[in-house]
Amino acid sequence: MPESAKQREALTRDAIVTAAVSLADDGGLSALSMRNLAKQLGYEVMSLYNHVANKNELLALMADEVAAGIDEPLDGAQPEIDEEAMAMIRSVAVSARNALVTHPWAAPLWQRVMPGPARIHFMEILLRLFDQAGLPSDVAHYGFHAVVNHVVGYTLQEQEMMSNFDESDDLDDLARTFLSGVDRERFPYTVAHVEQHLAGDTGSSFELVLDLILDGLTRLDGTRSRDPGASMTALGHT
Amino acid sequence: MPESAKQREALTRDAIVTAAVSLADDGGLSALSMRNLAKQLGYEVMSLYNHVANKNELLALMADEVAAGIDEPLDGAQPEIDEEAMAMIRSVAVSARNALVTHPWAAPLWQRVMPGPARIHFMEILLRLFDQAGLPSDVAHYGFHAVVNHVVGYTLQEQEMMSNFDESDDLDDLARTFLSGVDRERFPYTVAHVEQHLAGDTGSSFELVLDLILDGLTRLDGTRSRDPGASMTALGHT
DNA sequence: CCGACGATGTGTACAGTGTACGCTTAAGCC
DNA sequence: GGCTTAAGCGTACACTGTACACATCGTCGG
Repeated sequence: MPESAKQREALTRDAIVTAAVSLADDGGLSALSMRNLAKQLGYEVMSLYNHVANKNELLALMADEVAAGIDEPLDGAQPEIDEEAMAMIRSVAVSARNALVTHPWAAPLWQRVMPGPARIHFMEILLRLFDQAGLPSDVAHYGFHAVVNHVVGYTLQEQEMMSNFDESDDLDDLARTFLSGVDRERFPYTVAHVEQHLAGDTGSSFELVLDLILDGLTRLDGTRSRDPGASMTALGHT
Repeated sequence: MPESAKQREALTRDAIVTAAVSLADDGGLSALSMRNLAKQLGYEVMSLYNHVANKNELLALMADEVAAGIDEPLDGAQPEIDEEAMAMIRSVAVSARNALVTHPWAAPLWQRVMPGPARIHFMEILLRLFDQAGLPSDVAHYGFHAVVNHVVGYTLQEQEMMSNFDESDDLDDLARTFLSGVDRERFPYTVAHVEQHLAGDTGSSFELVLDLILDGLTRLDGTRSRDPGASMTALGHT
């Protein structure tokens, strides 16, 4: 076999991951099958398994590849005041969000596979910033969860809507399809809500809610609520 | 064939959905195949397709079944003050969270399938409450998103961790496995964070973050803000 | 030089998935 | 009886991940 004539690249772990990412970028995760991937690379299916244990490991590597694309806030910078730390947290969150938006298939993966080195690095940066922001450690702990959850969850909801729903690639068409099936008499608020989306005057609620969370966290610093069960006190009365 | 002798129930849409739910409750979504489901019901695979268009429709029906399990806050009750409305929002959110916890497979579905009648009903209730809480309409709009996203996203992250990760069914074992692969020198904060989880002193951060969000929303209402909280402008938010 | 060896590529095969298609059987109605 | 319509079912197809055996290679010790 004159395989030397073939101009295919060497089959390495990195080449496989890169091809898988680009294959998922257009076509979504469902377009990524091992056979498909092998064909794209010019090899046969089982050759992939010499460099990747199984598809799950490949998916984990892909997720970490996305995590590696998150920008860090000025590498060695030490925030001097708490507000600076919070601002850096914000920028990291926005950057992570951007990474997930660029690769719509990544958000589902993010919560399904074990974090790789790049994502652990990202966690470390965020956790350190929370510590440097001067928050009490328990607030920092679930503040981290709140921010990460918002970044992943918000993007997930947004993207899965667009990509996984039936045939339409357009979000507006989708919303209209949804509206046409809803009883406008019985569900006026729902109809109004979706129409607000269609009107487009609800831009990036992502950053608004992010600020809401961050703002709430800094506020909890001073007036820390103690009993987690009866947290209605956090709503302001009593 | 003496199929009359078989004591199987009539094959109806509801029976199929119910069986599918219980099949997914133990064993997870991966245990739900059409063949499996048919066997459970005592029928053959293709018979299911007389009552359900395809597996996707079945999944949508299952998701809506879960949505139907969300409690409403005292059916006809009209909140008289804004704080009451917020409290009702909170209770609906907690109830929705409980429904998702009871059926761990539901959270992933929730964002993947079109909302059915029960979930639309749930959306309507929540949106009406946001309106009754006296929030400005834009705040109500993304407040709704913030709450729903938190409920689904938080549960999703929690559940997918437990169910989809490798072999261990125990979350502690999982965390320990994770820790053993992390460089404690390079990632001290990450290690500390996970160990906080292992120590178990981070109980239900779900409700804490929920209150954080709800509290932030009421504070954003200009008419009732009593605090010149300048932290948001300090964060550089335009 | 030569045989052994380990890494890599590949062909075949298997169990599993969703579901299209056509046949059979039963129920209701004229 | 004859017809229509719905429901159950058997077979078949395309597709998935991957286990396993085998072929081909470059390298190294003798």
